[in-house]
Amino acid sequence: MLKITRKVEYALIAVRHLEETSEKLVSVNEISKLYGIPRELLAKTMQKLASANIVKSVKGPRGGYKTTNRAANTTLNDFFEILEGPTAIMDCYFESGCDHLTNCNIRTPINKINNSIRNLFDNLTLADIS
Amino acid sequence: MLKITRKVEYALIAVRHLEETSEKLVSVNEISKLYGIPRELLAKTMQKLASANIVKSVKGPRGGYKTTNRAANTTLNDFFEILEGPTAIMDCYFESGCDHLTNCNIRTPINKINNSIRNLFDNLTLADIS
DNA sequence: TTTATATACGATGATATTAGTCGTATTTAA
DNA sequence: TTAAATACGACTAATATCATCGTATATAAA
Repeated sequence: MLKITRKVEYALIAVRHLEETSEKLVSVNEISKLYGIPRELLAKTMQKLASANIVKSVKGPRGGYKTTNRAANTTLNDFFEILEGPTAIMDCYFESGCDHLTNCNIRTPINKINNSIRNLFDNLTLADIS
Repeated sequence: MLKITRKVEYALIAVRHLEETSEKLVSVNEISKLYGIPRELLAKTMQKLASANIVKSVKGPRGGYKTTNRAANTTLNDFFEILEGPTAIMDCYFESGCDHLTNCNIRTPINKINNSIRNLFDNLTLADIS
């Protein structure tokens, strides 16, 4: 419960590695070997980060990824959302149709918990947790 | 990602219902019908809350559950832990042996995120989110 | 110009977690 | 004595996550 996914884990590892190696391009292959991460999964993860401009990709031999200057200031909320979509402790927070309950008495609690988490992750950047 | 489980959802519903009905005993059967919750699953959930003294159980006909005076002051951390065990965004936070990575560069970030969430849920009681 | 290396992306299969059910025992009010 | 309720463990089903595969595209270097 309340776990992050491997995709997020791998993304964190990769971004931190890229931050450490600064301007140098690093390939998915290299990162996956170094940290023991499945290559294809990391590849797709990096592609999401690339399309969100957290990292920049360069194709071809000697290609790879490096972080953009947006990376460090990215909030955890944005980071999570890029990789996994909107974050909420329950799906009903975003979906309109609640098929399960005829009679819901936890809307307020759920909203309060969600807002607290959202507020927390909106105020934490990748730089903050490094 | 970062979802709560049905067990926690059902427990929240039940505890809130019991708080509303105050001192009266309410059976699992009644709650499960009222909110459309699987009876057996709710039953097991209530048993966990009972053994943690969040609710008090009374067996036999006309029996059921009511909240104890501890209920309202229970933190979300405790509530979650009673139902699902220790809460952390990654298993490695509790397990010693990290089989996956030969080379971990996210221990600090993971710890910071965990501590933030723990701090959040330690300072939110069931009463706070009502 | 060819080849090898790298990203890009969708489809599919495997695994793990969560959700739900079932059976049986025990308690107790009526 | 019976029926209604909790208690609890074992089992099955459903879902979500994790991982792999295949193919396309770009490009540096030989």
